[in-house]
Amino acid sequence: MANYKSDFMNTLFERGFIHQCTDETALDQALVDGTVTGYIGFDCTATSLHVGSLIQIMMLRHLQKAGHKPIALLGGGTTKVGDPTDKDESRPLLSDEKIAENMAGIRKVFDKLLTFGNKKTDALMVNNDDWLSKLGYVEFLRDYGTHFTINRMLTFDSVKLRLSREQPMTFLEFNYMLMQAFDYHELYNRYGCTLQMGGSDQWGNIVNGVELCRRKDQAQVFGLTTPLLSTASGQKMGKTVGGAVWLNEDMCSPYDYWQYWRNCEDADVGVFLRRFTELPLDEIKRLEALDGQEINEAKKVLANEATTMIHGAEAAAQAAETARQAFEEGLSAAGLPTIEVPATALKDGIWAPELFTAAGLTQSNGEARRQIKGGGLKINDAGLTDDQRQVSEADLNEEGVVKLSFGKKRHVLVKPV
RNA sequence: GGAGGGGUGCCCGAGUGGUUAAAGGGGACGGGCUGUAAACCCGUUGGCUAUGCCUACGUUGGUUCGAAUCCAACCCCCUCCA
Repeated sequence: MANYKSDFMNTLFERGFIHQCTDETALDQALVDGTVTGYIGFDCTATSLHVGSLIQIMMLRHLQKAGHKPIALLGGGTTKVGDPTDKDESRPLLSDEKIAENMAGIRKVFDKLLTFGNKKTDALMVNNDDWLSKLGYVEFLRDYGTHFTINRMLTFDSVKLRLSREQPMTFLEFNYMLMQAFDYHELYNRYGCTLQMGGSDQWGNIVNGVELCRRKDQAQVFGLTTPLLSTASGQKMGKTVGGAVWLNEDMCSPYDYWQYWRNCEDADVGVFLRRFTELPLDEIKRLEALDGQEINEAKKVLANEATTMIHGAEAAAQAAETARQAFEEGLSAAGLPTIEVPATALKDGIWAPELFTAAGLTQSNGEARRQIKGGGLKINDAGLTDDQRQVSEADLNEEGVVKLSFGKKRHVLVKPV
């Protein structure tokens, strides 16, 4: 079924972005006939998006590259309600200030990956709070509530799941799907938007919007979802030693970001290269065919490409070099995170667990002591066995720093000042 | 408003007066094996330089030498009835 007429659909197909689509033949034709405006919604629950959203952003990017118009919809309004999809419990409601702050942080990523402006295929960024907060309750119910039946709403997975687990779902959350449907209708009318994309968990919400546009506007609009992202061994994507893999630099350093991709599972390399880089498919096929230890080369390419896209070529090269020194030469590479301690304190000696905790490697002195027992901590690459160990000036290496390691992958340099 | 069930550590879930910082599982982290992979095996998983002290089983009080466990009030959730 790979014979699409449009570049966009072919790209999505070849790179593994398509899970479900409402009417792919008609959508394909629309993409051939002219410029299509498509959108994806993003919740504003944190000050940055993380790699879980990257697949969606990539789709907008491909859309733009194929000569169409992408809209990034920030859910300033819907975030006030909270998407109940896939969650066991309601999320605490965020304040308006917090949402505004989150939106400001999220914008940064889009600036890097899409071209904004006023030309035909320039990207737009909109906030659904602009129209959702203006809705009048009774009016909304009369104009839109009539198009949704409870019977049908109850059949959606997000609702069924909650009910079957006997978890409460508030009326507020129950309305989320109406609001998302309304977004689509609104974007259709404002910008002629005829395509909504999203993760597979958004299918129900997207279909609702498609339906609403059909009923309210007598328009055929489309929906397309991507497969759920998980690693080959079934883990949810987007976790690293430091926590979630954020896209904003201040929440996840380029080095950590690079490391995330470098550490992916063998079986995922091809999939990730296709989805998160823009390398030619031939090159990807060559890379993913590498065997055994050689696949590490492919992982490095993946890490370089992915990091370049978000943080720039220079930061990517630096991260690669830091990693090379740290792992392949075992040096205390200068690019590693560094903390400063007063030289006088170091002169007196600092209790090792305290130093590891101060460096942020361990959460508490107790954890540090446990890790020492388990052989997880190192000072200057030498295993630490004595939890009474004092770190002093004598531990400074040739570069005048002390290298602390937690496990094999997390290192921090301590520098006296 | 009435009747019944329930709120335990990151999550699920046992425990129903003392040996319970709380079984078991999941997750997470560390070690081993490797290739900075997966799978597998082992260990750790409240804080405190610590034979002890502090904090913790919805909240607040009470009974008791002693409570997550008993009592009272309150808060929240679920189911059924009105």
